[in-house]
Amino acid sequence: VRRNSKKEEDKPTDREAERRRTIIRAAINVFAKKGYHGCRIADVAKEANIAYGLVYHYFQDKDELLSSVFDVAWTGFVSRLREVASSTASLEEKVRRVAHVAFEAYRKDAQGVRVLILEIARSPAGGQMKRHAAFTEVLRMADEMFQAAKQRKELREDLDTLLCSALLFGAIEMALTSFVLGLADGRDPQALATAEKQVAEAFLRGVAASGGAAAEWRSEVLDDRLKLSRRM
Amino acid sequence: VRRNSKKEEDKPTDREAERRRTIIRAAINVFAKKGYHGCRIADVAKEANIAYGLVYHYFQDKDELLSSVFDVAWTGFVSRLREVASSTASLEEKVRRVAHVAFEAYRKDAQGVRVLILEIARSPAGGQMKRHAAFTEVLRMADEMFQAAKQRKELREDLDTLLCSALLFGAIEMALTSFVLGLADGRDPQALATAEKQVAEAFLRGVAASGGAAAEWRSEVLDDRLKLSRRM
Amino acid sequence: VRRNSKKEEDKPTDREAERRRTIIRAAINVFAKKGYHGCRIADVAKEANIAYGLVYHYFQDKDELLSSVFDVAWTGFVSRLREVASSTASLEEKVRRVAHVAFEAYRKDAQGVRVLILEIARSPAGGQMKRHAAFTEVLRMADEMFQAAKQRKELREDLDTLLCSALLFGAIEMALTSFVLGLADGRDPQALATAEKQVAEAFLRGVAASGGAAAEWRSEVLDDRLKLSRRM
Amino acid sequence: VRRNSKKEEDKPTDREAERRRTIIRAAINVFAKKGYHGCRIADVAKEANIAYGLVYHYFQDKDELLSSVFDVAWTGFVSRLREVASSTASLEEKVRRVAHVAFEAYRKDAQGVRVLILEIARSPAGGQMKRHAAFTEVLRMADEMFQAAKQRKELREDLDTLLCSALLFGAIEMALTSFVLGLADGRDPQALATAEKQVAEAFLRGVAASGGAAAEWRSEVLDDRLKLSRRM
DNA sequence: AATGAATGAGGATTCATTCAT
DNA sequence: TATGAATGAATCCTCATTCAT
Repeated sequence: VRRNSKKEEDKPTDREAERRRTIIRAAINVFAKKGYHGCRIADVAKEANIAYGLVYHYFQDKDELLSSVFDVAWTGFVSRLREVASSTASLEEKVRRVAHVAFEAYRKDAQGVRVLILEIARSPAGGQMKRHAAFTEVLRMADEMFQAAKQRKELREDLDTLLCSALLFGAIEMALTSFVLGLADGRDPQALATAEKQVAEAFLRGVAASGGAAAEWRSEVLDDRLKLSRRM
Repeated sequence: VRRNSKKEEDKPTDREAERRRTIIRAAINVFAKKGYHGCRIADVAKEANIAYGLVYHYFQDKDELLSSVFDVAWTGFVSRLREVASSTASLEEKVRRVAHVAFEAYRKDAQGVRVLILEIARSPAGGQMKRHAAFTEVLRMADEMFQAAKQRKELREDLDTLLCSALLFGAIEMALTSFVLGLADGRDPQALATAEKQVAEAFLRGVAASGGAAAEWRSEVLDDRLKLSRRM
Repeated sequence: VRRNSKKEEDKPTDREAERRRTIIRAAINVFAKKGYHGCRIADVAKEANIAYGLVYHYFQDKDELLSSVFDVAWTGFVSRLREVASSTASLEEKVRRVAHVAFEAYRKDAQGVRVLILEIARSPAGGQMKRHAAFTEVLRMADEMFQAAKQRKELREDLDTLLCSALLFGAIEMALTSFVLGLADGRDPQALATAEKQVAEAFLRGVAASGGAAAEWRSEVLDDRLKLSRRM
Repeated sequence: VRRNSKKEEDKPTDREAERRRTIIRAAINVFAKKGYHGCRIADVAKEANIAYGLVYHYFQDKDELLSSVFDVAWTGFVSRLREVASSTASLEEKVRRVAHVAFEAYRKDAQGVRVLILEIARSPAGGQMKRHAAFTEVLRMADEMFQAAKQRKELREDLDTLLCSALLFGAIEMALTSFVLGLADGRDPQALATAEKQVAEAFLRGVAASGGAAAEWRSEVLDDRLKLSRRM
C-alpha cells in the first residue's frame, strides 16, 4: 500500500533546495543584467517564473537572498582555490591552476562571474561585511601560499607576499573583466585559453622582454616621484 | 550704486564652479562612506552644508551629479596616464610611472580612489555607459602603449597587449584595493612606496625566483586542464 | 469490514466540533497575547498545533474565526446574565449575582475575559456590527432589569435605567480591567472576592461616607460647569 | 526695506506645528471611522488633504503618528483630571468635577473621546506600553484622591481606594460609551447633562432606593457564590 | 482531512524631484 | 540664489487565502 522509494521521501527537501537554487539563479541573472542595486524582488520572481511572495518563503528578505547569491557564487570558487593552494604542487603549477580555476568558472558560468566581478566582490561597502570578509579571505589564503613558496625559494625574496596575492588576483580579475566588458571575446575558447595561459605566465615571469634594462631598476624612483607629485 | 568691475562679472561663474566642486567633493565623500547606491541627494547636501533643493540648481539630476563625480575623479587620472603613455620613455619607465600616477592619486585623495575602485569603475552596469567607456578607454590606451613597446622589442613577443593592459591595471587596482580595504596600512608612506615599486617590478620581471623551473613552463598545460575541468 | 455503530457516525461531527473548539481556544490565547490585529492565522494555527491551511476547513475565513471567538467568549456570559436578570430575586441580589457572574468568568478564564475586555468588546468599530450589537444587548437586558426594579421601588426614582446599566457594567468591567492590566493581583482569590463584593456594594450604596454632605448635592451644578467649561 | 513683525518670524514654526495638528486631527477622524488598525497613512493624508509622503515629514513613522494622536487626546484630559484631583474641594465636589471634565471633553470633541474610548485606551496590548502606562496613570491619580478622602472620612471606610478609582472611571467611560455607540443621543445636551449629574450622584450615593434592604447586605455572600460557581 | 507551497493584493516607507516663497 | 515643504512613483514586505498533493 505504501510507496517506498527513498527518492520520494527525500523529495520535500529536494524540492525546497531546488526552488532556492532556482531563485538564486534568477537573482544572479537579474544582477548580471541590472546590477546589484537595480535588482528588485519583483524582477527576480519574474525571472524565476514564480509569484512575488514566494521569494519570501525561501528567503527571509532581500538581504538574505543577496547573501545567498553571494555564497553560491563565491563558495565553490573559494573551495577550489583552497584545494589548489593547499596542494603540494610547485608555485608555478599552483599559479597556473589558480588561473585555471578562475577561467574555468568563467567558462562554466560567465553570468555568475560577471556578478562576482562587477557587483559583489567590491561594491556595497556599507552594510555587508560578509562580502568584505570573503574578499579578504581569498587574499589571505593566497598570502599563505606565497609565504610557503618564499620559504621554498620559489618566490623572489624581495617581494611582499600579500602584494603578490593582490597582483595575482588583480591580474586574473581584470583579465576576466576584459571579457566581461566585451573588450575580448568571451565566446572564443581560444581567446580564453590564451588569456589563461598568459596571465599565469606573465605573472610568473613578467612582461618585460628578457635581456632588457633590468639593471636600471633599483635607481632612484623617488626623484621622479617628486617631479610627478605636483601634477595631480 | 552697483560696482561693475570685471571681477564682479566673473564672480557668478566662479561661484557656480566652486559650488559645483563643493557638491561633487561632498558626493565623493558620501560615496566613500555609503557607497554609490546608498548615496542620497539629501546626504550629499548635508555633507556640503547646503539645502538639498540647491543641488538641483547645479546639477540636472542625480545622474548628472554622479557623472560629474566620475568625471572629476577620472579625468585627471586618465590625462596623467595619457601623458605617461605618450611619452618617449622606455616601457619599464612607463610602467613605473603608471604605477606612480595611480599610487600618487591614492596618496592625494584616498577617498576619491576608494570611490573609483569600489563604486564607480565597475558597478552600475545598467544605465551609464559613460563609465564603461571610460574604463575601456584606459585599457585601450595602455594597449597602444604595449603595442608600441612590442614593436621596440621591449615586451615579450608572445604576450597579448590588451591582456598586458588588463594585467597592469588589475595588479595596480588590486594592490590599491588591499589598502582601501585595510588589508595593508594606507597611512604608512613606506608601505605605499614599497607596494608601488613592487607592483611595477613584479609586473615587469614576474614573481618567480629566477633560475627556477622555467623550462617546464611550455609543457602541456592542456593536460591538467582536462583533469581539472571536471572538478568544477 | 466497517463497524457502523452510532458512535462512529457521530464521531466526525464530534471531531469537527472539537477541532473548532481547539482552534477557537488557540485564537483566544493569541488574542490575549498579541491583540486582535496582531493575530495572524498562522499564529493561531501554530498555537493549535495544526497546519494553517486547516483553519480554512473549519472556518470560512479570518472573520468567521473572529466571530466565533467572540461568540464563544460572549454567549456563555450573556446567557448567565440573562438567567440572573430574569430571576425573581431582589435588585440587590441580582446586582451581586451579575458581579459574581462576571468575576467568576474571570476566575475560570482570565484569558478569555482579557480578550473580551481589551480586544473584542470595543475595538474594531469598522466591520463587525455583531460585536456592537452584542455589547448593546447586554446593556438593554440590564436596562430592563433596572426598569422592573424601578417599578418595584428598588431603584432610586431619579435615575435613568439605561445609565444605571452602563454604570454597573462600566464598574464591573473597569474593576476587572485593573486585574487584567495587573494593577491588582488577579491570582489572589481574596482580592478578587473583595473586589466582587465591593463593586456590587459600592454600586448599590455609593462610595460616599454616610451622613456626609449629601444635602449640598442638589445645589446648582450648572454654576461651576460654566466656570469649568472654559478651561477645556 | 525689512519686514519686521514678530508674527512673520514665528511663522515657520507655527506652520509646522499647525501642520502636525492638522495631520493629527485627520488621524483622529480616521481612527474614529475605521478604527486604530484600519487607519492607513493614505487615509490620513487624504483626510488632511495632503500627499501621503508629507506625513513622513512630520512624523517618523506610523507609530509616532499614532503616539502623537494618543498624546494629544490624552494629555489635556489627564492634566484637567490632575487639576481636579489636586484641588482642595470635597470628595463630592471632586467627583462631580471629574465627571464634568470627562463629559465636557465629549461635548468638545466627541470624535476624540470616541477614539480614546474605542481605540486607544485599551486595544493594542502588544507594542505600546505608553498607552498602558497612561491608562494606569489615571487610575493611580484617582487612587490617591480617594486615599486622601478616606483619611478625611469622606469615603466609606470599607472600600478599597483603587477599586473606587476603577469604578468611577468605569462608570464614566461606559456612560460615555453609551453615547458613543448611539444607545443614548449624544446630540441632546439635556441627555448629556443628566447623565453627567447622575453618574456622579450614583457613584456617590449608590443606585439602591434608600430605606431598602441594606441590612441584608452583609449576609453570607459566600454561600451563593458556592452555588453559583458551578454554573459557569 | 491535512499540509504547506504558492499567490498577489495591500500598505508602509523611501527618496528623487518639483515648486512656492 | 537658496530653502525645505510637498509630491507621488517605486519598492519592500506581510499575510489572508487558494490549491495541488
